[in-house]
Amino acid sequence: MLDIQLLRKDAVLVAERLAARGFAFDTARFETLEAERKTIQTRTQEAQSRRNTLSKQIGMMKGKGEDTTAVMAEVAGLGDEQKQLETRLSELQAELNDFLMGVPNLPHESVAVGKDETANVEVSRWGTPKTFDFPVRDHVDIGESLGQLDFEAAVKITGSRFTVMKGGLARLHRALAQFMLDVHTAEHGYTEVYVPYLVNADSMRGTGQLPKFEEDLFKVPFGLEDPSAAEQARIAAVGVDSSREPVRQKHFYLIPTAEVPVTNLLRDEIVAAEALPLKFVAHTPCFRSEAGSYGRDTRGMIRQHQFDKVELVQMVKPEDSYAALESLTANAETILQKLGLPYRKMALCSGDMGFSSAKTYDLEVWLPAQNTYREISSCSNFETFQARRMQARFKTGQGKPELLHTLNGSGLAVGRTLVAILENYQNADGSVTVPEALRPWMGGIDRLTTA
RNA sequence: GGAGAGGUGGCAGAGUGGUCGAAUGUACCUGACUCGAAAUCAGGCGUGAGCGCAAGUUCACCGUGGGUUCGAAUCCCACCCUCUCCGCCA
Repeated sequence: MLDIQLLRKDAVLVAERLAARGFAFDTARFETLEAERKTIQTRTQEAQSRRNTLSKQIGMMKGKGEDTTAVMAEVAGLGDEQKQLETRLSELQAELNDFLMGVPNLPHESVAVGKDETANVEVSRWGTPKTFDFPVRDHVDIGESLGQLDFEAAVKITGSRFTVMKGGLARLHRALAQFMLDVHTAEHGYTEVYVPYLVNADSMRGTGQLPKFEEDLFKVPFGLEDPSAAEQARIAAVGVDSSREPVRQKHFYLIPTAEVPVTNLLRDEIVAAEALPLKFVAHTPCFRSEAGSYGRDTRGMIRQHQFDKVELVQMVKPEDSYAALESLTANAETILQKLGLPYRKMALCSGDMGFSSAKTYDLEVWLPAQNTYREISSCSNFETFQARRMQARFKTGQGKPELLHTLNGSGLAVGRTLVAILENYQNADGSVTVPEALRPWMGGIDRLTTA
């Protein structure tokens, strides 16, 4: 969420900066809402103040045993108008809030202006793609002919965009996650955390997945299965009870990334300034509906409804966040380097960045079978955008609480890393060499074979 | 799933319809005393929002959401969460 003070001060400037990322900010609507909010809020508070004063006066008079009927008659007449004002004010505030919740973050000044991924800027490249003296196969062919990757089984059990892995490949998948966790905790100073995979709507709002991107999420109902039936039964038994709100269906959401539960650790918290930076790493499955990506990456493990990821999250002081973005990205790069996987680092342009991000680097790994680089990590600085939604703050001494900055990045997507290893380390005989760095986590196995 | 207890400021803990945003203790900050520290004494010390150049001032917040009332931390309803016991269970 953007700073409403900034919008009040200069909505036109904000609109311009948002235009750079292809978002049309409705300045007129904002100003209309804001103007009405201002007058209604002032009038509401005046009415409340009047009522409070008179009510206190009644209290005082009763304490002295005086007659209060005159004052009570006066205050009784105030109720209706005040009620209306309060109702209107909360409507307006809800409207303004909904409006603001749908506005994306402002791009950082260092972000190139552009419409889509074609305007992204290559920052650096690491490693040289291997040349193969045999026909290169993709990870699906390699995995299936090893007998260790089974999409048909996954389709039977669940459906498309799921995977079954077996044997050495399943172990490689586990080894990758363990390896990443160990590197980030032992060498990069992150604290490992284990978190829920189902979260509530407040958490999703905190990191920005809600309210705009609900269709990308898996929503899991629980509790009352049929609230309308339950409500009808209640009304039949008790009659309409105005003091009770209707029964509502409850639900959780499956996390699309560990960013959600981990970043929300700081929701509604005020930490001491000395506690920053906080650096967390978590290995979790991620669940994405992939609505709207029908027909894209349908083959293989690139785009799945369920995949594992090791996620890096940092909470830092505002002045440190851009340095933190560089180091967090470097932490993710370390994994690729240790695994000997060629990659390039892209600075996303304004139009290609995610909703909540002020600046994003994508790491793209070389995939020989696709003869191209594919995203394997995305590292972003959200500045105060998430912190403001979450009320995640820090405080120096007796000072005022201040919003902190949040960052996160994949370190790395485990499934895609597995794909990259299969394709980059494939051999002519159909086997796959296990990268040197991974062998301690593979019990010393140096090669995946059919045997 | 059954029975019971409870959710108040960083923590502890009063408050059961009225000058209560909330006693008191403790922690913390500032000052005094001290060579310095401890102890002691004095003052300060929640969050969000509005208006205002500012000083300041107004509103909201006692698990959450409704309701009753001129007035709710306090009464009523629902929900959430925590704890104890029983049952079941990965």
